[in-house]
Amino acid sequence: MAATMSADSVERRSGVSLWRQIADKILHAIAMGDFPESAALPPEVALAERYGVNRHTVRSAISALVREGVLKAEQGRGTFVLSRKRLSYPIGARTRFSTGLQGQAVERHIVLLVSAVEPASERVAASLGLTKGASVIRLETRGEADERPVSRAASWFDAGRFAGIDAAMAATGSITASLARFGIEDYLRQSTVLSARHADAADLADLDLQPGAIVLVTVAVNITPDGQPIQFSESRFPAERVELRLSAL
Amino acid sequence: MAATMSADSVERRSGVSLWRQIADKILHAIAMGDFPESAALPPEVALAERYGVNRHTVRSAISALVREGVLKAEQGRGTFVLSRKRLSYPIGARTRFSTGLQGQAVERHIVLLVSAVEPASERVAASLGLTKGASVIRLETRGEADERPVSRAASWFDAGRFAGIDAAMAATGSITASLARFGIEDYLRQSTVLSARHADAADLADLDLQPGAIVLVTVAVNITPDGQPIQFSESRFPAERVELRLSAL
DNA sequence: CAAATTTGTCCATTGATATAGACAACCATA
DNA sequence: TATGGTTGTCTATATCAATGGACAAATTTG
Repeated sequence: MAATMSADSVERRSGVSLWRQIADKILHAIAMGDFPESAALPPEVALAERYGVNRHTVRSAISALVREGVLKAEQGRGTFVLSRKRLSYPIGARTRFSTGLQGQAVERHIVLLVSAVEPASERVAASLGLTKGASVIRLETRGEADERPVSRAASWFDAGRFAGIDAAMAATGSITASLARFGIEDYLRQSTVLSARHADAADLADLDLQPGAIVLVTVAVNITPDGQPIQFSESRFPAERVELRLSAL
Repeated sequence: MAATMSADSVERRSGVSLWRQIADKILHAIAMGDFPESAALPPEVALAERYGVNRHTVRSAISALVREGVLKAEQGRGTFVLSRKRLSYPIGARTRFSTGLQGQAVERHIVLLVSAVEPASERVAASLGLTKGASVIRLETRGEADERPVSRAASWFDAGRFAGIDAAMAATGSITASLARFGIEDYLRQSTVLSARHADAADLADLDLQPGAIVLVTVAVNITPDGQPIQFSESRFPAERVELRLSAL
């Protein structure tokens, strides 16, 4: 269907430069398996013909992907695919980080980047069943798989009920384990809202992206089995490295 | 949280032009409710300052959104928000088009654009439990809400079992109703895989988008309650007009 | 070694993007 | 009606994006 859907055409005067569009298409083709793993890409002239642009434009796209660590160019030999296909990140009633990526990545972990206590915004308060301005703990984390960032999340917890969860998170490296210390044996995904946008400056730094990249954004609430909201979170995923698989519970 | 997350900065030499980035930000701000519904946007000079660019650059972004029908500019008065917030499209075990948008849009329907009988690709065959090359029916549809396209989907069905479903679809304007004619009283969403990318030429035409827009892409399989796969589909949603809400699965 | 293939670099030209400033046109209101 | 605020238009300039062509440098193949 990749064949039936994606016309190998390109939009001019679109506000998105041709080299960025072609970089997108190459990434997509790699993810779809059109360009065999760790083999050579078609030569630049062939790609230029395929996409209907000048060879120099293809070179701009390739050099962006080389900077990004996806491709490696060798003079006289060709250009080679380094990175693997997109990770498929599962989302469902029991969404957790590490369990979902089993078998897709050798190494995976969460890093706690920032923790802070702050007054709840209206949105956070409403989701957690608190009053606006109530004290909440914000944890900012980055998920990594095989040394590459695959998610960046901010999570909010009731500071009264979960005082010290930042330390627990730092110690365990796991939200699930941290919640267990507060007697939360199980929790469920109540709601998830999903959108996509261009990466902003923060995304570029947090997820090690090239400008112009696209991020998937999820806003979610986790609850205990008896319905108490315990966690509100906003996560960002680089669309070029991650797809979301909506799993049945 | 919109406040804590999105730095109002902008990326230069990114492959995405500044006016396109700012158009994205304005759309996002409208969706987040930062700019009150059907009220005036901040004046151009204020927006230029806010995003750190020239007034003319803001004007380019605004004129793109005016062409798109999101904004209306009136000389001497201001620039006004026309379109409502993003639709929230539900996805879950019982994903259907019309039921999910109740209350959000006054008018909603599906239009059948193309129907064809063709040999199954490997991907379609695997999903439907057929052999590659088996005869399948492809239906291409557009979902519309309040006169605006909100989805574009291609669906494949076993041509043997569902011969004539194209006519049923044309007559009823509903996948659910069409399947009912073949004795399918109920069906479930087995799997959904979600990704995002820049709109290509086909997306621009199908969904009435401006170049540079982002589309959410879902690939899904529907099954009968007893586990038979009946429908394979790929859908595209304009990220600026639609968000996906993952309902209880 | 010679030829073919492929990536790397340079020059020149064109059009799109972004900035800067000035002023006209239009609207609301004091 | 006069003033201030806002969008619309124009000119000019600098930089980025894209094309076209030519050739160098490195590798593989015959």
